[in-house]
Amino acid sequence: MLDIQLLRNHLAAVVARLETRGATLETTSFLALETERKDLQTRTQDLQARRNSLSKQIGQLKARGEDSTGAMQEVAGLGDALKHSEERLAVVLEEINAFVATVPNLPHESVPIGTSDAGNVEVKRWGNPRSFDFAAQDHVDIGAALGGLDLDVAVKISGARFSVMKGGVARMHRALAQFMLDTHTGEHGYTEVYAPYLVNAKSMFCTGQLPKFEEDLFGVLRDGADKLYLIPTAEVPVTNIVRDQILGAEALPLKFVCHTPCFRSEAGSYGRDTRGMIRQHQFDKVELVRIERPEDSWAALKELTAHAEAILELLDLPYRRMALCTGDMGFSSAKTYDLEVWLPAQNAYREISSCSNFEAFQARRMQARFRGDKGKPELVHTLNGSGLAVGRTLVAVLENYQQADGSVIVPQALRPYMGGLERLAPASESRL
RNA sequence: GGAAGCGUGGCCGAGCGGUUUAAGGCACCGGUCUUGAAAACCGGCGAUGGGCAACCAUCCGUGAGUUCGAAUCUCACCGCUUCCGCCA
Repeated sequence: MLDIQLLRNHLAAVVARLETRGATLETTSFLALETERKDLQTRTQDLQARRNSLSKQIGQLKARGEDSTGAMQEVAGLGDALKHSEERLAVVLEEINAFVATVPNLPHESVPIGTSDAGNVEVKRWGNPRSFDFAAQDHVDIGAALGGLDLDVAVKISGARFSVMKGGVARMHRALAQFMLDTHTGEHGYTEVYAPYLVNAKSMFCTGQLPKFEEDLFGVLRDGADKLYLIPTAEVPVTNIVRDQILGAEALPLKFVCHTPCFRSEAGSYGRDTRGMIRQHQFDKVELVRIERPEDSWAALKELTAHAEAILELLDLPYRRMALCTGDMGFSSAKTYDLEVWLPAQNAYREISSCSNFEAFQARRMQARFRGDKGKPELVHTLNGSGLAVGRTLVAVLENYQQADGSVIVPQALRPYMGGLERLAPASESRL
């Protein structure tokens, strides 16, 4: 959420900045609401002040045993006007809040201007895509040959966009998550977190998924209880850890890593990436979350992105880093780097991580603050990034490490997590 | 699932219809003292919003209600604790 003061005092500048990301603000209705709010607020407060002082007089008169009917009559006359004014003010404030809650974050000044992913800028490239002396297969065929990936049976069990893994492939999927967690906790200083996969609407609001993107979520209804939502990313429960808190300055930064399944309805992406495990309703992800002092958040974004890149480098997977343009960034983000891994079968780089600085946007929704040097509570900055999407990392390993005979070499870094296994081979699959 | 109790500022905790302008303590900040620190003493110290200065309003889990006036009384909901039952 943007600071309401920014909208009140610098509306034109905010509008211009948001236009770069394709967002249009309904300024006319906002300004009308603000005018009414200002008027109602002063009127309400004047009436309240009058009521309070009269009520105090009544108390004092009664304590002295004097007559208080005059004051009683005057305050009775206030009643209707005050009630009316308070109720209308509550409605207007609610409408203003609802409006502000739908306004996306301002892009940082360093974000390239653009209207779609075509405007994203490559800022780094690492590794050399391998050249194959045979026809490279995609992960669906590789996985099927290994007997380790069955998308048809997943359709039977759940429907499209789910997968069933078995044997060595399932084990590699698990190994990848363990490897990522160990690297981030052991090498990068993150604290491992286990968090709920079902969260309430408030949590979804605070990180920015609600109210605008309900259609992207899976909801769970229960008799007589509030609706819960399946998390689309661990960002939601982990960032909400600091909701409604005033942290000591010495507590910062907080660095969390959390491995969870993620659930996305993928509404609006019909027909995209229908083949294989690239776009699923359920996928695992290891997420990095950081709570920072405002002055440290930009350095933290660089560091967090490098931590995600370290996983790709340890797995020796070629990738590039993209600075997302204004038109391609998520609702809550001030700046985002996407990491894209090389997929031989697609002959393309595909997103495998997204690292963002939200500045105070989520913190303001959450009322997540710390007590800084000035002694006053200040909003923290929040960041997160995938470190990495586990399913897509598995896809990348299968495709980049495939051999002519249909086997897949296990990356060195993963072998300790797979009992020293060096290769996934079709013939050996049943014994795993 | 049953019973009882409890939700007050960063933390602990008093207050149970009108000198509450929310006591007191801890923590924190400033000062005195000290070579320095600690202790002691003195002073300051909640959040949000409106004017942006004085000041005013709102906030005691959330929401309704009673009242001239609610942290305080009523109702509903949420959460926590303890005991019993059930359970991985």
